[in-house]
Amino acid sequence: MRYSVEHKAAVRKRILDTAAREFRRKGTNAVSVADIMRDEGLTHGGFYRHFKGKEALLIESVETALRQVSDQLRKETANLNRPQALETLIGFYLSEEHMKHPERGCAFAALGTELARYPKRCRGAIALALDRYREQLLSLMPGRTDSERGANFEVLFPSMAGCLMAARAQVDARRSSEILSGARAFFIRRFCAEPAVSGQEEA
Amino acid sequence: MRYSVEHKAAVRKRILDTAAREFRRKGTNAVSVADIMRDEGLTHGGFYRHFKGKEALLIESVETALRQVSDQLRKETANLNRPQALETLIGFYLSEEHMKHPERGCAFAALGTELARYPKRCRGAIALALDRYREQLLSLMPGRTDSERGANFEVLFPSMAGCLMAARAQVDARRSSEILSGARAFFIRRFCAEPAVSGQEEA
DNA sequence: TGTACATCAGTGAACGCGCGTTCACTGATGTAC
DNA sequence: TGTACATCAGTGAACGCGCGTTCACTGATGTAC
Repeated sequence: MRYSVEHKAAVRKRILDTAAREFRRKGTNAVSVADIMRDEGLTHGGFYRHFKGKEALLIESVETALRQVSDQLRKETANLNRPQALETLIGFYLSEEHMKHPERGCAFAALGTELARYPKRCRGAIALALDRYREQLLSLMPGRTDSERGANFEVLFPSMAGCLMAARAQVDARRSSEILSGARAFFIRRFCAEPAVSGQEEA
Repeated sequence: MRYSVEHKAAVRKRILDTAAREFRRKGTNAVSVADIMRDEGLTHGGFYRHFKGKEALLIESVETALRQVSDQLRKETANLNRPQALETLIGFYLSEEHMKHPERGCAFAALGTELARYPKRCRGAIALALDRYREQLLSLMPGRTDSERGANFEVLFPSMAGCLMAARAQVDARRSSEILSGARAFFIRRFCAEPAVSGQEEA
């Protein structure tokens, strides 16, 4: 072999990291296989030694991106107790930083509407990756059972993703910030102060 | 003139309606100018007698789509009192029907992540269209002042759009329905039962 | 009223371009002997 | 130890394709006289 096994694995990882970043930054259509390889100082032909095609790369990129973000969110909240952790998580997800840097952020908030339109064979893998994402963050959700925490996740995360998307769609920076801070206040109040899914706190 | 002024206006409107529908269905990249014209029984060349280019069409399509949806939502809630109207609106927005038919639904929920990446010259016009959308639906929002109602809109709508996007990304129909019904219950409880933005109900 | 002309929505070939993918090839290194 | 060969990551020309846009042209109808 010309290159060692470790070399190949390392190149593959770099391609994946670049793809995960660029897809989130520019969308999956605006980034070509050649663009990604050029970013690594390689040419497009070699790409097919690492991935079956662009579609396979996209699926792995989404998996990679979601893993990176759930790892980061877990790390940021690792030493905090439950309510603090959730408040911190919401603060991070709905931060100016996250709004300005989709390339390092949640893949669902960056690519959601186009992922929803991919053919079923892709969406299956993507849905699994989203399930793992939820699994990783489940312990940070409010609720007494996994089922309650799961239900909370599935309202909170899509909702926050929608608000982030709205903030990013704005042209006026002040409007973007208002959307973010309004959403932060809302979700912190609704998910940190009291259980969100079950209904018994309404007298 | 070969064709009457009314003819031209009618063709333009049909192009716009088709574009608004197909963009929402397939995304803006997956629909070509030729596709849209073919749908009208026309050829691609004539397109440029009606629009400056695809980008201009996209902007007008988003405006058209948002207007159609706000008109429909206003119509559906026209004869209802405030809390009923809001509950109905949330029920419509987070319905199975809306999930299954992005082509007739909210353009922000269908195209949000790609709209957020368009060049600024587009996003300006799109942001204005989103402002008009909000304006049209403001009276249905909870709150005592327009500012409160506006703040509620800017949490509620992006959040619902995110949940719709999540439901559409799922492959399993039951999971999609659960996401929708969970979101419906949450938003109805949080926005219909009590003021959502101001904080004084927390004793 | 009839005739000549202007208008312009719509046609379809052509443009340059970038895409995803394929493939014959290169050449450094591991392996077999 | 040296030599011949196999491996395969990476190269870059080439493929077919579809895109947005341009443009010379058509031809039905409105307008001027």
